[in-house]
Amino acid sequence: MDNYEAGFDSFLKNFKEHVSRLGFKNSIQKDYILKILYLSKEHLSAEQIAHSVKSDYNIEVGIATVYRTVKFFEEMNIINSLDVGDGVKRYELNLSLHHDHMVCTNCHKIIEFTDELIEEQQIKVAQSHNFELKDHVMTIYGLCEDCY
Amino acid sequence: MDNYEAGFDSFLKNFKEHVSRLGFKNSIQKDYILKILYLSKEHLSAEQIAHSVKSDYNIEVGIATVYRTVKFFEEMNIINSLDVGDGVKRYELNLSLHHDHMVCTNCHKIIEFTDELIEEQQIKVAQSHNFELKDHVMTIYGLCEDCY
DNA sequence: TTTTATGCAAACATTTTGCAGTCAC
DNA sequence: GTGACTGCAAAATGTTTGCATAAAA
Repeated sequence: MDNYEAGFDSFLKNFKEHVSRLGFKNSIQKDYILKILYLSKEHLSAEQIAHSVKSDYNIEVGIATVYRTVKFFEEMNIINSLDVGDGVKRYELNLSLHHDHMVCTNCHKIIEFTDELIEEQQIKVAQSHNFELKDHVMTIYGLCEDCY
Repeated sequence: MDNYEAGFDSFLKNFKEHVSRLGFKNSIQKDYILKILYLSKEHLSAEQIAHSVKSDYNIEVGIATVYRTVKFFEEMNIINSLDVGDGVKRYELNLSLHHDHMVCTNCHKIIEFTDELIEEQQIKVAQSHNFELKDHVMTIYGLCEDCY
């Protein structure tokens, strides 16, 4: 087991305690959905999550459970959902610092980036409109270098 | 007729000529869908567009036609679609300068804004990743001053 | 035991498509 | 007249819900 996977184990342990403390119940399904999201660090749709849990760990998870679980995780504030514009929601863990996305309109690759200046400026813009910023999404559409 | 509506007439005339030149055909439906989007300057769903065309001009437009027409307009590059996160796409004319949105997570109000610094910085970020920027969407979520 | 979670299937909402008829050019 | 457009209804897609069963605490 490498460090990264070890990192997941302690993350999972903490999270499960948190779930218990709030009076919810843990389950294998939650564990593996979380693990897929943690290890893939990708932006996965509900369908992709269900498929990965099955193919990587041979655990069947109903699609309804995936939807209920990602909704639960969103309420727990540990994942974000992302809409690339194709009508399918994708989910990712929000462990890391906030980041934004560039989506290639040709190959649909997703590139993550962070930019301090943009982050700061967003805060200023929100303030100037008396708007209490809670979250934001910024997506740049275009062609990646491979598709250029 | 006020200036703004007069502005629409010349815009519509130009657009219809453009459509003809490209070998597509004009129709009352296209005209009125465009008019609703132009005059409302709002972010309307397909359903809302169909409803407005009917209530404002007493013209029936099938929902399928609305979807086909907004797709056509998107390909003509005169409208943008916007996803507020509720699974319903909304559309707006992109005549004006690019602008971004703040969405109130409580009352769902949409506030438009522009920020030069953010616009410029996006271009720089794209360049630094060898990404050819074509468009972008930035949405800030939070509470507006009324809901604060 | 009690309560929450799961899986299935049915329901739902939005969007897309096939087709026959209509309209623009 | 030809080809694109429309409206309808059916289909497809993505997501949610009801209910009986299973599992967690």
